[in-house]
Amino acid sequence: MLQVFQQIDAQLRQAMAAAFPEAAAATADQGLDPQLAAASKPEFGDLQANGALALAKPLGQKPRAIAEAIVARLQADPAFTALCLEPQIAGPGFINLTLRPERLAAEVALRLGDPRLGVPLADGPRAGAPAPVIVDFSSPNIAKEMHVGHLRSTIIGDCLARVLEFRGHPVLRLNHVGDWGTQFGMLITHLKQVAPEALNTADAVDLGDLVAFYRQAKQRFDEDPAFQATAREEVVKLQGGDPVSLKAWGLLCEQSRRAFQAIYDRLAIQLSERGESFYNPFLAAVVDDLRSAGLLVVDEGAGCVFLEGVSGKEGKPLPLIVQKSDGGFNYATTDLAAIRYRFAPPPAGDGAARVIYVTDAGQASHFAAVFQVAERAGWIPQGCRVEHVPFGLVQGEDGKKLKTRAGDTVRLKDLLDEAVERAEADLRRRLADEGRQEDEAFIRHAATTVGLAAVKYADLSQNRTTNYQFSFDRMLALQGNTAPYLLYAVVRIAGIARKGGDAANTGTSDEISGLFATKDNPLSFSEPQEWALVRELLRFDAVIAEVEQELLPNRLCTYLFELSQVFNRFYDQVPVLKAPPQARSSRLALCRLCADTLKKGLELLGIPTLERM
RNA sequence: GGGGCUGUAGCUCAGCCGGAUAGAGCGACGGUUUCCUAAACCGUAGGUCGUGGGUUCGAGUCCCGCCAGCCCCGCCA
Repeated sequence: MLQVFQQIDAQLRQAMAAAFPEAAAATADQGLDPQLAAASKPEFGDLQANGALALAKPLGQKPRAIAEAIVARLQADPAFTALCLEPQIAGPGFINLTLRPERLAAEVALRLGDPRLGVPLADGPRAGAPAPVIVDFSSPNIAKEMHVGHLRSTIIGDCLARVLEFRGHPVLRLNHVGDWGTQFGMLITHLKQVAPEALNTADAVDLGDLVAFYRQAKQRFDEDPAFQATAREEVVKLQGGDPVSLKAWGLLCEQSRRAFQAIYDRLAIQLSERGESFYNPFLAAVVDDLRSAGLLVVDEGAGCVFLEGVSGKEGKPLPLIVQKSDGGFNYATTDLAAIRYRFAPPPAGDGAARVIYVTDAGQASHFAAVFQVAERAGWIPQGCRVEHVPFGLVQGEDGKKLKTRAGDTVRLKDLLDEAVERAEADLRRRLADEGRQEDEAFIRHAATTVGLAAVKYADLSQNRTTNYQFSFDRMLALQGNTAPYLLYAVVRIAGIARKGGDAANTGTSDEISGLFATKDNPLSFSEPQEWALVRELLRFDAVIAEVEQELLPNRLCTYLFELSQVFNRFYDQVPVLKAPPQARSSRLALCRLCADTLKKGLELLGIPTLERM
């Protein structure tokens, strides 16, 4: 309905300009803003224009009189009256608009069988190959297992990438794994002493042991200055390309990579690994560039760029350290090299138009600093965007950081296992209660789908920026704003299709549309529950556009939940298969579009659906 | 000390460019099944939107102060 919205917005602007030419001229090129928005309540119609209220003061007229003048112009516009019923002026001067029912039905017909469900492709670039959008997410560390801390970045990043792809952007999904830097110096130094075989033989120790070694190495690094010095030397060797260090490093990465991939496969997440090490060849050039740009200052032996507008203690500007006093580089250098590379035109870079970082909110000031330096260094081309998409911490139900009973970090694998186990236990209980018989393959498939969907949905449905309280009980709840509730709505529609709504099968857009409605026999709706569903279905394109702009997946979740609610009300109160023929085909059409919309929406969240559950 | 985020119903949370009587879900209480999966639907109760000012026709939303919680702040990422 975005298109209809834009048409009405233009008509309103025209009407306002005609009614108040002097005021419109005074706004220069923008014209008067009708402040068109979705109606805040169903009884106000479909859309409301609040612009008359804002004009009252500058025009020195009563807002209702202004609204009346605008409405008079609108009613004289045949293009407008073809779309809307007579506008109603309400309250202090709101203009309430109701779309003509036949227009709504026609919009539904347009979407039947349309694989894009009315969502337009993003505007193409002016010329040449479209510039990619980079989504940087997940980013676990080599030699560590993925844990609950990687959950949100992975799920949110994947969802945003899916939405951007659906809108037609070429998306580069990059896994900026921690495969470089001090941590490797620590680990390799430690392994040389305690498990040298791990450094030249693949899989000599298993991943769990490696994690333990890492922990020991970290502890020694913090406590033992001699070890610290050796570890730092090891980093320099590695970054300098020492073959022994490189070999060890390669083995460790390969082992971790396989473990990560198992998780990504399970969650159906596509991701290209391009770790920190990729940018190693560019680090020196980054510092050189900063030096020649006059941004580099050596302070206490470290290469720094002092930040503008950020002062630390005693009002002294805060530095971003890009070269350590031992000559080594750090993560800020790597992040700068990544920005420089990503925006640089091919073949020396990715030529990105927009770079999105999905990391926890704790890194906000780090990214602000890095972005500022990149900007001042001239690495972000005109018209390009670099954004940090922050998210809050995952907390336990006690409001503290999520831990296992033993107090350890929760491994992502264990978390997913538990969600699936709980979903399976739940399903088996239900089958027993209802006396249903299902084979093992069905049970396992349904439980896996529901369990993983619950984990993803619970995370995505929350506003990213706040901390997120993790609860298996809540996310697997069968009612409320949960994955099972949405999946069930899809299952209900699939049930209708199985029992006689055979028109809901595949076909081209025109064929499908023709099954439900023809010129002689258009879609027709009578019940309020049908109209509510129609209106909800037609919001999909606007919601997608909003998620693309705001990068807030919870907006899509809220929409899908509301759509499911409206559908369930419809399903409960309006018969479909037992309806008289004409109503039946229109209702089947609604079911079809509703299923397609829910499936597409869930797909964009990274959640597959079920036919039965 | 500086910076960021958060504060909305008993609990978990929505709330879009500032719009009409602040919304869900859970939990509580009460109803609904000869009918497409009741994993559903309908109803009731529940709010000084942390707090004090300001901006304006209008503020949960914007600005300033204060309080509380969490996070970040030179060679870890």
